[in-house]
Amino acid sequence: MSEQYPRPSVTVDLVVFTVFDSDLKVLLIERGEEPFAGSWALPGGFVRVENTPDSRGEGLDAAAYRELQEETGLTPSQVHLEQLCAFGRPFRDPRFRVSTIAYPALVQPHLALTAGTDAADARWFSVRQEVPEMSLAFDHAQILAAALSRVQEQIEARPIAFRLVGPTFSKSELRAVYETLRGVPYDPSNFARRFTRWEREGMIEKAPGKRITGARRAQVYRFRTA
Amino acid sequence: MSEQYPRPSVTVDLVVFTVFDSDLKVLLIERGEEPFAGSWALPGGFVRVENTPDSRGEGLDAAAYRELQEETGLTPSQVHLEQLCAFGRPFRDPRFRVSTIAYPALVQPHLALTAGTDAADARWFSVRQEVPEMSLAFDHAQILAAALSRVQEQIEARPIAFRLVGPTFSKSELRAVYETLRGVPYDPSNFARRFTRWEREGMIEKAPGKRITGARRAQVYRFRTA
DNA sequence: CCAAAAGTGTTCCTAGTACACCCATGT
DNA sequence: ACATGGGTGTACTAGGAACACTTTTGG
Repeated sequence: MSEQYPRPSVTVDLVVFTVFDSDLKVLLIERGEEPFAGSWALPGGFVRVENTPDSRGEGLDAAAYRELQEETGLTPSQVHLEQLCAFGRPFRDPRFRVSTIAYPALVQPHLALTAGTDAADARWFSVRQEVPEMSLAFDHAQILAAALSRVQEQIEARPIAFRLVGPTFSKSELRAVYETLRGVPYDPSNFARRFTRWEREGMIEKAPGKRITGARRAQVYRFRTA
Repeated sequence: MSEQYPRPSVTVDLVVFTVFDSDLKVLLIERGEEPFAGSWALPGGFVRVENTPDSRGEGLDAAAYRELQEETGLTPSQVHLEQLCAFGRPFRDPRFRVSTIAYPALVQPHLALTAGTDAADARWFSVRQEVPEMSLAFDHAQILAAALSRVQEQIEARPIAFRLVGPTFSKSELRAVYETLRGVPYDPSNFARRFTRWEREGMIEKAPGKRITGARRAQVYRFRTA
């Protein structure tokens, strides 16, 4: 019967992005065990499976949120996870057959600073400066690349940028996020027009206070939760 | 060790769409065994996994193509598969823990007619007329809905419509595909402008022959493979 | 006064939308 | 002749790209 077929292990891997120091960062964990001991890898782990009559273990999303919390301390209310896709090359893990489900995530910079220091073996790496020089464990370089593409597409199509800025932000701060994530410059004027439209549409509203960045004070805004 | 954790079974499920009779169809298979014996389900099956030193079985994409061929006779050169995402609710299969990877696919109508009749228990169903009245096996209704959304997004963003028409087609035939897939009418004039742009950009070229649909003969086109 | 950053205005172009209209053909 | 479907033209609008310009502030 089908129950008797050999089964693959299934893991979830998190591609946790943030932006600080005007730079796109991804959270990596130094592996302590073989395989790839000493290499850096995406945070993640095995999906808990049971096959008892009353429990089957956790769903995929639940596993992703659990791993996120275990490895970064970030809670589901702080970070939104959305599945990217599955990776299942037979030899992607040298030990045995492991398929993994990738979950890109965006965390706000003020949460990121604590997240990266929670675990001693976790660190933020510059996606463009550092990661290309590294040799990530497993096929994690490929997963990271796929996750980045997905997020780059989505930020133009859906209001997800607010997950990469603090509670309030100026026009230029939000623009900087777009520029950092996409890796291309945005015309300040044209970005301001989009920004104004978002405000007109009720996605963004003025927040009290001004941002003092050096010269002229910038108006501060926040996203509307409603 | 991690190798000893209970593992989920992993399957691939295919959401094979086509368009004929001006109607969007999906291929379903009547289940012969429990669970859901007698119900209709998406074609699919277990990913073959081995854990011998020299073989690990097949990759996810390979499994999807194999199932496609087994259940419809369609070959990888005829149909393009692209992974959607994984579904892994713990109790989505009443027997035991099964996670599945969904693969939407588009097949050209002239290939669809043979595919649906290859297996006695396979049939094309109208996505909008018939499927909503049916109770699909497992969470296949949800998978189908997700696949449809994905394809509807993609057809506006990428040139994938040619996978739903025959080797040659008229403007209105292609427009009918868009209308059928999206479920909304397209202005013939505006669609013609997009069509002309595609021709200018080299995506489409004139093909010899005319289509005789009743009144005036329509120019016939084909997609450029280059 | 000048540099730097915030913010405004203008022009051009592409593409989507709505709608009016002409053309060729079989019945 | 006329209904039918193929095909063309026009006016309007939203929004992206490029770029010049003004305003506010600190040094």
